[in-house]
Amino acid sequence: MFFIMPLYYLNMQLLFIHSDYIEYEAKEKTRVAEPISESKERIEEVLVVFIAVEREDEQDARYVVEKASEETISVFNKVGAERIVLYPYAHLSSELASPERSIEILSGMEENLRSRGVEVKRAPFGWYKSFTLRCKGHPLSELSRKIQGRVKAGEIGVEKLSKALEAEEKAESHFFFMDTGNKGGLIKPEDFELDGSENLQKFFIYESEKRRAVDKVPPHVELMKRLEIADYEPSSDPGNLRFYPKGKLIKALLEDYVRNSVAEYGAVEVETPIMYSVGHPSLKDYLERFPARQYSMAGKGGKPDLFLRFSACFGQFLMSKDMGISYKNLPLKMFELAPSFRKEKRGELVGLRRLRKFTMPDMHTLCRDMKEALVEFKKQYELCMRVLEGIGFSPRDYEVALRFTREFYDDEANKEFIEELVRIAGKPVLIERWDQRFFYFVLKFEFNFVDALEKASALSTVQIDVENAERYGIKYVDANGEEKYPIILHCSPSGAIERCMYALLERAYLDMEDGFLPRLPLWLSPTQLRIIPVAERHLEYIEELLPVLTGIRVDVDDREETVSKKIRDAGREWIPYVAVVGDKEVEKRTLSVTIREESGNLSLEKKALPMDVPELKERIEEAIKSKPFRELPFSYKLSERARFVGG
RNA sequence: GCCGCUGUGGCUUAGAGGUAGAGCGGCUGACUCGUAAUCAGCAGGUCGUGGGUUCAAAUCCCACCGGCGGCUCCA
Repeated sequence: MFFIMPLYYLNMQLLFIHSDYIEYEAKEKTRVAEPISESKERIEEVLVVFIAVEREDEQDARYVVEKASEETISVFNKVGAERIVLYPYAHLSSELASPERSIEILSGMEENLRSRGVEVKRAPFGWYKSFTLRCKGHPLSELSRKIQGRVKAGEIGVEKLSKALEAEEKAESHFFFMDTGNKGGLIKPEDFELDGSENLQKFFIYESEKRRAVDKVPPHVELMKRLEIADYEPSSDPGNLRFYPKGKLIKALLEDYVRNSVAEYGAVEVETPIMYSVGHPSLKDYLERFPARQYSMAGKGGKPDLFLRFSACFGQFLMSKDMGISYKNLPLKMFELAPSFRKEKRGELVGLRRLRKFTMPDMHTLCRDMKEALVEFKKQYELCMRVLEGIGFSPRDYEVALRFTREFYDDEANKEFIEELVRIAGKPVLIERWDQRFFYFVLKFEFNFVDALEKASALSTVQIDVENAERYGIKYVDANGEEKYPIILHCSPSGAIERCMYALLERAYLDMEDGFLPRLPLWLSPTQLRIIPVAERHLEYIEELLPVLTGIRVDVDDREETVSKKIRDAGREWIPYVAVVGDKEVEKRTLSVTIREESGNLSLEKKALPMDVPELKERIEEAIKSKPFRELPFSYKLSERARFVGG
C-alpha cells in the first residue's frame, strides 16, 4: 500500500519464473567461469530466479543477500514451488558487479535459502549455457523485483514491478482518519484514537492489509440456504446463484424500494442492453484494463465479439451521447436496475457477498460543472444514508470511506466540503488520498459493511467522474450556445441488491451472537404474520379473518403437526408475528400473538399477547407503511407449500 | 488463475482398503393436539465425475468439476 520510492539507486535485479521444469547445460567457458562438476541439470516444479548482481550491491553484500533471499522466499511460498534454482543472468543489468563479488553474493543467497530449509540449486556462473524452461503461466508465475535501497540509512522498501500492476502503483495512496470535531483535517492512523469505533478499526485493517486469517464459512451462506433465499447453482458459472421464492421476493422488494427512492430524488428509469461490441472505441480502455474479467462471446471467425456489461455505465453513456442536452436539463439523472456481470476470480466468490452475476442499481447524473457536481454529490450522499436506513441499516452498521486525489483536497473549498461530509456522517470516517488520479474519478465515497468475519464490503457509493464525458463524447449546450462536457456522477444508492441481502443476513447473525433473536426487517420478511390453528376445527375462523388482513403477507400453518412443532418452525423461519388460534380465541374473536422483535433476548421466555385483529393489522401496517409491498409468492396454506431446500 | 482444505440419499452427517448407517425432510397410519421437535412403519444412496492402484476402493493415487479459506483482485 505504502510504496517507498527509491531516492538514489536500485540494485540487484531478480526475475522469477515459476516453472514446470528447467533444463540447462553448461556449454562453453567464459573468462570468469567458476569450476563445475556437473554440466547438465533438469529440475522440476521449480521457482527459477534469474539474477543480475549490480555494482552497487558490492557496497553492502550482506544486506543484499538477506533482502534478496527474503524476497525469494516470499515468492517461493506464494506460488507454492517445490525448489529453487538460482540462475545468474547478466543481461538483466548494464552495470554488473565484479564476477568474484557476484559469485560471493550468489553463494550467499544459496546458503541463506538452504538454511531456511529450501532445496536450492545454483546454475554455474560464467558459462555459456543452453536452457529450456516451461513457465506455468499463472498470474504470479512471472514476477520481477529490484532489491531497492537508499543512500541514507533507514527505511528500505521493495518495489514491485509486475507489469500489469504498474499503472496502479504509480498512484501512491495514504490512509487517514477524519473526525466530526470542528478542527477537521486529516489525522494519521498512528495519531488517531480508535476507541469506541471497533468497526472502523476493523474496516481500516481490512483496507490497509486486505487480509484476515479466518477459517470459517461466512455465516450468511448457511442462512441464505436454510431460509430458502438463495443457493449455488452448480450447473452455471460459479457466482451465478439461484433464488428461491422467498429470496426472489426479498430481492424484488429491495429493488422496488431503491427504484422508488431514486425516482423521488428525480431520476428517470431507463433500460440499456446487457451486451456490447468489443470493437467500440470508447469501451476499449475498460476492456484492455480488465480483459480477464469479462464474459465474452465468440463472434464471427472465432473472435470475441460481444461482452457482458459489468455495470450500466456504457449503456447510459452511449444513450447520453446521442441526446441533445441543454444546460436547462441538468442535472440529468438516469437510473437503471442493472443486471451486471463481472467474471471475478474464482477465489473471490463467496455466497451473496461477491457474485459474477448481480443486480446493480446504477444511477448517473450529468452535471454542468464541478460546483453542481458537488451539490448533487452531497444530496446523493444523504440519499444513500436514507436508502440504507430504509432498508434496515443504521449508521452504526456501516463505515464511511472518503477517497480523493491530493489535487482535489488541496483546494480549500473542497476541504470544507469533505469536512461537511464527515459532519453529516456523524462519526469518524476513513480517508484515502491518492497522490495522483489514476482512474476516472477525483472523489468517491462508500458506505462499507463489516461482517462477522471482519471483512468489509461496499454498499452505497458515489463517484465524481471527470473523464468519461469526453471519452464518450457526451456534451451539453450551455447558456452561450457552447458545447461542454458535463461532470458525471456514478451512484449506487444501496450497492448491489444481493450484497444488501448478504449484509442483512450477516447483521442478523451478529445479533444472534450478541444473544438476540435474528430477524429481517418486517417489510422484507416473506411471511409477516403466521397464524397457527390449535386444531383443524379452528381453521374456519381463520379463513374468516384473512379477508380483513389484506396488505399483509399472512400464512396459515394448517399442517397436521403439534402446536409446539409449528411454533418452533415459525421461529426457525424468523417470522415476526406468530398468532395462535384455539377455542379461547375463536370464542373471544381475538388472536394470541407473539412478537419476535419484543421477544428480543434468546433466553427470555416468549409471552403471547391477546390482540384483536384490527389492532394487529394496524400495528403491522404502521410498521411497513412507506415501504413497497408484494403479495405472498406462494400458497397461504403451509400444507400446500413446496420446500425448495431439504431439511 | 495459483496454494491449502473439502464433496457420502432432498438437507445435516457416521464410516479412514473387505461390497453403506443415522437424524431431519418425504410418504403411509395413529393422535385433534395451547407456545421451540407426538408415536409407529415405508421408500430413498452406482459415496461429485472420469481414470488408475488392488483379489477387493466411499476409503489410496491422478485429472476434472463444485464448495470453503488464503494469495491476488474488486472498473
